[in-house]
Amino acid sequence: MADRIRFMKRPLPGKPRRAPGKGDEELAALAWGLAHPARAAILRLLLDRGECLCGAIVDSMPLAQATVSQHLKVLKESGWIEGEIDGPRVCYCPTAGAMARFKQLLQGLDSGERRS
Amino acid sequence: MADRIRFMKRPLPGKPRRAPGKGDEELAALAWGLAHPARAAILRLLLDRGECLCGAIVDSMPLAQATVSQHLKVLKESGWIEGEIDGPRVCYCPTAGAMARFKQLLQGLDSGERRS
DNA sequence: TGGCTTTATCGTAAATTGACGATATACGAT
DNA sequence: ATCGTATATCGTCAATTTACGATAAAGCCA
Repeated sequence: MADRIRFMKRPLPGKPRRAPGKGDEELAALAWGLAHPARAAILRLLLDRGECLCGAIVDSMPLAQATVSQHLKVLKESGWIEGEIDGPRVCYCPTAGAMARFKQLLQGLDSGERRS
Repeated sequence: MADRIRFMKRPLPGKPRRAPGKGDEELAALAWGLAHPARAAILRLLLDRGECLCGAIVDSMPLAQATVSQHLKVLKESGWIEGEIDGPRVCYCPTAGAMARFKQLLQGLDSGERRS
C-alpha cells in the first residue's frame, strides 16, 4: 500500500499554489480506511461487538482469508483498529478515539475558520 | 471511475457468509470522495466559501487543470458537490445535506443496534 | 518433535487511480 | 463567423488496489 501519499508526484512548472493542509492528509487517510464496503463492514462489526477474533471476521465476510487480512491491515494502518495477539490468534478491536478524531476532522472541514 | 463497486468480483465457492449492508456501500462511496487530500482540500474550500468557480479551485491547487477536473468529477459522483453551469464557466458548491448524511452513516456505524 | 490451527505474507493478475498534455466543447465577445 | 476563455474529456503511463491461492510463521496440543 506504500504510504498513502501520492499527491503531486511530478514537480509542476509554474504553480505557486498552496499545498493541501496537514489536516487534509489525515482526513484523507482515515476516509481511505472506510472507502471500501468490506472495510466499513469490518469496522461496523468491531464497533458493534467491541472486539473480535480475526477468524470470526473472516467467517462473516464473503471474501477469502487473505483478502480479509489485507483489509484488516489497511484498517490498522489507517488508524481505525488495533490487533492484539492472543495465543495463536489475533483479537481485533477499534482504536479508541479514532471515530472521534475522524468526526473532529470532519467538523474542521465544515466549520472553516470564519473568524468573527 | 467505473462504478465504485468492486466488492467480491469472483463468485467464491463455499462461502454462505453475509454480504455487506447497503449502508456500507453508501458510506464507502462517500468516504471514497474524501479519501484523497486534494479532494478534501477542494471540499474544504467549497464549504468555506459556500461556492466557487471551477477556475478559482484550479488556481488554488498545485495540480493541472485536467487533474482538478477529474477530482471534481469524483466529488460530484460521490455526492459531495454539485456544479452549476454559469455561462462559459461552472460554479461548484457543496451538496446540501451530504455532510449530514455522512455523519449520520458514521453514527450508524458506531451505534450498532444494541437494542435495550 | 510432529501435527493442527490461525493469521500474515508472497506472488500474481486484472482493474482502477492519479497525473499529465492535448484536444474537444461551450459560451461570450468582437 | 471567429477568437478567446473556461471546462470537460480523451489517451496514456506508472503506480496502486483488490482479489485469490499458495506458502510461511507462530502457537497450542498430543
